Amino acid sequence: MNRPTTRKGCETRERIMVCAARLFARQGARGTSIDEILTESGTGKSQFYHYFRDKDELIRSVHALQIERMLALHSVIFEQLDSWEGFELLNDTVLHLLESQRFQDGCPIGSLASELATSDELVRMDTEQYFDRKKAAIVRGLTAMKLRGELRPDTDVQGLADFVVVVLQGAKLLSKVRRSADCAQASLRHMLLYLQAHRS
Amino acid sequence: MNRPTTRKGCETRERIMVCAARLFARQGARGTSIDEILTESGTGKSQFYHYFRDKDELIRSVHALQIERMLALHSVIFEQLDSWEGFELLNDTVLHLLESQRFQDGCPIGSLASELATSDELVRMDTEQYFDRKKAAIVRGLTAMKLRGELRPDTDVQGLADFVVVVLQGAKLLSKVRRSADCAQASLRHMLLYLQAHRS
DNA sequence: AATCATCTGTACTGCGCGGTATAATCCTCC
DNA sequence: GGAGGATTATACCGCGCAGTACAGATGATT
Repeated sequence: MNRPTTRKGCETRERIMVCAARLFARQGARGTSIDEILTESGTGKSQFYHYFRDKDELIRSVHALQIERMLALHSVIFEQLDSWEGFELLNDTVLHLLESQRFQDGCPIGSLASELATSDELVRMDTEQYFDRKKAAIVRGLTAMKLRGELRPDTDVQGLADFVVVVLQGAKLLSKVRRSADCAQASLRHMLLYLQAHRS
Repeated sequence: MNRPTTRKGCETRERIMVCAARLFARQGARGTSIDEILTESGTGKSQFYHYFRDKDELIRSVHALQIERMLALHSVIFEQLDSWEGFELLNDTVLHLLESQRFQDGCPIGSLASELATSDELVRMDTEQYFDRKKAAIVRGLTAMKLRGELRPDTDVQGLADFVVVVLQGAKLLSKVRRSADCAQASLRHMLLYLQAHRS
C-alpha cells in the first residue's frame, strides 16, 4: 500500500517481507497466518496494513522478491551458460541451495506457484515470466555455443532450454519430498550429460 | 473414522472423496473448506464426520486415493517399460492426462505433496513411497533391457530412473504454470532421446 | 411389528483469521 | 519548538472455518 520513506520504515517492511518469505517457503502461503508473520518478525498489525493492502498483496510481493533474489543470485551464472563449466556451476549452485535449506523448501518460487497458480492469476503469470527469463538465458548460452560450433547445428535449442528448466524444477520438488539431494544430483548430472551429447 | 458398511454409506463416502480430490487438485487442500466439499458433493456435515475423524484424515485419504488411481492407471504401462514403445506410451499417457485437465491441475499428487510435505509427515512419506514405486517400475524395465543387451552394460539404471521421475514431475509442474503442454512435450521427447542414447 | 445399528439433517459453538478504527508516538524540517 | 507526515500500539469487529450435539430417518434382521 504505502511505500516506506524513512529508514526505519524500510527496515520494518523488509523484516515483514523476509520473515513471510521464510514462512511461505516452509509452510505455504495459506498455511501461514498474518499474525504468525507479525509475531516472528516482531511487528504489529498497524505496521503490516500500513505497508500492504491485504494478504494477497503481501503474497505477490514476497513472490516477486523471491524471483528477484533468484535472478540476482543466478545473474552471474546466466552469463556463463555458453560453456559446460557454466552448466556445471548452475548444477552445483542449485544443489548447494537445496543443501543449505536441508531440503525443506524445495523451490520457494515453484512451491508458491504450485499452490496458487490456479487461484491467483498474477502469481501464475509472474512465475511464467520467471521461467521465461530462465529459459531465455539458457537459449542465449546454447545458441552461442552452437554458433561457435561446439554444438551440432541441428540442435533443438528451444526444446533443450525447456528441458533444462523442467529438470531443475523437478529435481527441486523431489529433493523436498525425499529430504535428500541424491535424486536431484543424479538427475542434474544426467541432464548435463545429455546436453554434452549434442557436442559436434 | 467409521468405514461404511452399507451400499448407501459407501456411495456417500465415495462422493465426498471424489469431490474433495477434484477440489484439492484445483485449489489445494488448505484452499478448500469442508463446507465447500459438502455443498458440491451434496452431503451434510454429520455424514462427513461420520466417515472422517477430521480434515487431516480426509486429506490423507484423498492423497492415498490419488496415488492408488495413478498406480492403477499406470500399472499396464509399468509392465511395458522394458521397451522404447513402453516409454513412448508413458509419455503419451502423461501428456494426454495433462490435456484432459486443460493444464489446470498439474500433478494432483505432486501438488498436494508440495503444499504439505513440510507440515504433514504422513503425506510426505506416502508421496515418497509413490515415487519409489514409480522408480522401481522404471528400474525393472531398464534392467530387463540391459540384460537383453539393448542397453549398454555400464548404464546407470538407478540414476536414470530418478531422472525419469524428475522429468515427469517437472513437466507436469511447468504445464500447470504455463497452461500449455508444449514444454512438457519437448521435455519428455528429450528425456526419451537421452534414454535411447544408451542403446548398445 | 419391534429392534438396533447405520446413516443423515439441523442447529449450534468457539475460535482463529483477515481486516478496521482510533489514537498515540516518533522524526524531520522549518 | 512546533507543525505535520510517517510510523506504531492497542483494542476491536465480523465472518468463515473446523468441529460438536443431538435428534431424526432408514432399513435390514428377527
